[in-house]
Amino acid sequence: MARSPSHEEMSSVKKGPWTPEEDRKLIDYVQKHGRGSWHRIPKLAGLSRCGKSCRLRWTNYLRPDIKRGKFTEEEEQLIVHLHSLLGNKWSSIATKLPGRTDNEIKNYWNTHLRKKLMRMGIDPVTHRPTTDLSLLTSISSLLSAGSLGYTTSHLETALKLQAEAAHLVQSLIQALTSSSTSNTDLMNVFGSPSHTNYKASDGCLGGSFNLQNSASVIPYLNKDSQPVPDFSFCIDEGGVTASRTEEGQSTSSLLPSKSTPPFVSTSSEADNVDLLMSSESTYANSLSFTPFEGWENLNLDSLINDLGCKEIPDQMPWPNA
DNA sequence: AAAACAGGCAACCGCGGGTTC
DNA sequence: TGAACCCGCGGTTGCCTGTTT
Repeated sequence: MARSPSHEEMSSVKKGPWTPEEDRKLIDYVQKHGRGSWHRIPKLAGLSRCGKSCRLRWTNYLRPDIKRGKFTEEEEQLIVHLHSLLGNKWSSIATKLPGRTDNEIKNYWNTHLRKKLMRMGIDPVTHRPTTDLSLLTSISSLLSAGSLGYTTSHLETALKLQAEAAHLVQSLIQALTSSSTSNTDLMNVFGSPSHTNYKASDGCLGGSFNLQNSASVIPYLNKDSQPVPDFSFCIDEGGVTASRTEEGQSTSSLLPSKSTPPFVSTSSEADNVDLLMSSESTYANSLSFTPFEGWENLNLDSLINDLGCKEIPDQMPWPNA
């Protein structure tokens, strides 16, 4: 039940920044007597503060186990992930970051992480892409066509369909990221350090895109995000070009662009953070986003084969997750 | 050099839930 | 039973500092 501050509280309490002397008094008192009742601490400790202010000062600043300094990558990942599940439950989030206070996490979210997500085209409230997904509805036919196992005579069609898909993924990724965004950032946003969550089963699409490359060339990358020589998709004003280069000679096919990819979330709300953080359900594998789900049927390796490659590098295809 | 602006963060405020009397 | 008390949470404010004009 809400309670208005008493007249005494209103008239005598000091507000504003704490002085070192006040800090010392509060620390001395708590160290000698423990926390006890915050309501009584100001009087007993000789402070002209309300109990609430003392509690806040202690829990957010003076507590001995407070961790100072910049948030680590791991902490950032965890905050984003937990926020996607819990929303603005800062105290709950703080319980999973030892030494960090809810206030600190809240401030960090509001000043850094929220803006970072927005720059990447992610709605910081819903953790969904802000891209107009209504445009992304007619890809299923594209995908199914891409998974039918085209014969050589169907190469051009398959090439068009799948490179078109690549184009659309590229567009999507560009919507999700700024030019300064790294693969890691994207993975963080999607909640998992594992690229298996958004790779195509044959290893070409998904987390392997070089997101730091804001140009419209999509390299063909292996699971270690290393570009595989000779293969790329190039997006320019004229459309999509799938290319293979061998011994200085380039084989290319110019493709039109028109379709749309699916961008699927299988998000499910977690009941509580402990379940999510349990060993049986680590935050890595409790990932709620599988944004490239549905792309798994794409078989760009066979496409590359069709372009004339006889030897796919050892790293490919990726092992199944 | 100084004013204006922007970002970061500590602290405050109002509210709601739980407990006590 | 309900008023008073206490605590904690999330949202907001305002100060401080660094940067830009």
